[in-house]
Amino acid sequence: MTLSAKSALTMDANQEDRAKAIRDALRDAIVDRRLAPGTKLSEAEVGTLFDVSRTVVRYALQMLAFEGLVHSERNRGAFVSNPTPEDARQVFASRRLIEAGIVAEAARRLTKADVEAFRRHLEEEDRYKASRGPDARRAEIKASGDFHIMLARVAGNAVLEKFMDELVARSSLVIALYGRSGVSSCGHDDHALILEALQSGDVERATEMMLHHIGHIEADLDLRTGESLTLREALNL
Amino acid sequence: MTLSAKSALTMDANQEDRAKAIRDALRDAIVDRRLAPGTKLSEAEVGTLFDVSRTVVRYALQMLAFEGLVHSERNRGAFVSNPTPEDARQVFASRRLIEAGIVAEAARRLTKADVEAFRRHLEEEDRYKASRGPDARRAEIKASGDFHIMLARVAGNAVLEKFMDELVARSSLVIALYGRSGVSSCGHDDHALILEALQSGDVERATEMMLHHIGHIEADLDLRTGESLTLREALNL
DNA sequence: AAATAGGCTAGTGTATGCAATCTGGCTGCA
DNA sequence: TGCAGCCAGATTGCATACACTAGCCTATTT
Repeated sequence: MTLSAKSALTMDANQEDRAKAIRDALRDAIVDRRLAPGTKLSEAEVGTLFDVSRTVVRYALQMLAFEGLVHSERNRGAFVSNPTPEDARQVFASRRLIEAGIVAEAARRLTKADVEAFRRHLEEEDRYKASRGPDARRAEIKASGDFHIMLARVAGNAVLEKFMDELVARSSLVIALYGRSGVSSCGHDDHALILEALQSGDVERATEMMLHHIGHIEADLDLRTGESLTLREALNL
Repeated sequence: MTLSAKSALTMDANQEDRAKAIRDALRDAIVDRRLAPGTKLSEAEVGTLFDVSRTVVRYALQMLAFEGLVHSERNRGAFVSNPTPEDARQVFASRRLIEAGIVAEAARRLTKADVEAFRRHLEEEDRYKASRGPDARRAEIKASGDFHIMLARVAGNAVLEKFMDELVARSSLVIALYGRSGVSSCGHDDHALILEALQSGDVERATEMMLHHIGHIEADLDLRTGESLTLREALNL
């Protein structure tokens, strides 16, 4: 995949803080899998595409490096992260822990308005799932992650919300690398089941559903550790 | 507290990546409470102190902003964060969740070498606790946080370790702002009790101890939400 | 022919200059 | 006296210029 693949992206109108705009555009491209793991993000090239100087690009890349979406090597440049299977396991282990806590708190705080928002979101997810074509796939991936981020927001803890932003984005990278069946694994209508349990106030069941759901996603990954593992690390990360 | 208070800091020898060295120096100063919440971190001033250009300083400040230790306002500059009581609660709620998971995993992985390292660390903590003077207080604060970071490292999950780095640092800020009795709250020898439970392989008890410990720290805070709350927010954050 | 040394080029790291923005005080007017 | 508007100094945001490093290509030597 070449870098120009993201030229389709329009920078958000928000004229102020262009670094953030570029970061968001790049993150979307990475999460949407328009930028493959390992792709080099040249400062000059990105700068040209967005019509800003390297200074601003470097800021954006540093932010992405913090989120773990980009790997930065001194004097060599920045690359879309290429997580190892071990990284993948750690990301999902973290999600099990944190999302269990989020579900518990979200169950306590869930309002009718939240439920309504979730319903609309699930409908949107279903629409994308029913559609064909790469654009629908990308939208489905994004919407699927957004469900988890919405849940984090409902839980009302900004710290955990930030952590989840990072974990969801990194999960998408991991799935891009190691996923077998693509995104449809996030199907099973797990999200609907979680919402249902949350609505009924059954925290225990909601938690269990969430852990199952994460298990489903992880089960779809092919994380066998062949000798290609170290090779992959050596080559790119 | 004036910014020059950190001039006592020596930048780490590591010539490469000076931005990281500056970040670490500033973080230590913030966590040690040599830099009070709200202190302005002027790019030019920091640059002069460390003998680098503003470019490098900006990178360091951006990193600290990501960790939540610094609050950056467009066209106004960077300030040491001034967490609200609500921020404080969220930090501790996150710690309860994440450290419970860390304890469980650490219990499974704890080696004899780890235990030995913990013992040495506890002795060090005790030495600082017994000593007088502001330097010993600072060392005690840092060592107290390091215990939790060591634990995260033993758990072997790099993601959670990074989260804990951030949470421990932010906790120190919170304690600086809202702590009643200073650091000694982290006394109670809670750490020793946690280690003991871990050694005996009693995960449940270790988890309980950890939650109690975090409860102790949080109980020492004065988080009453007077009208000063919004005032504080308005003034500084 | 293979291996190594040396320079060449592309690209990153850092410093600096300029424009834009904010702060604080001053002046003029009501 | 109080307030609004404006000007000056200071500080940040961004772009550009220069310095340095890594990786590649070539040429020379064994």
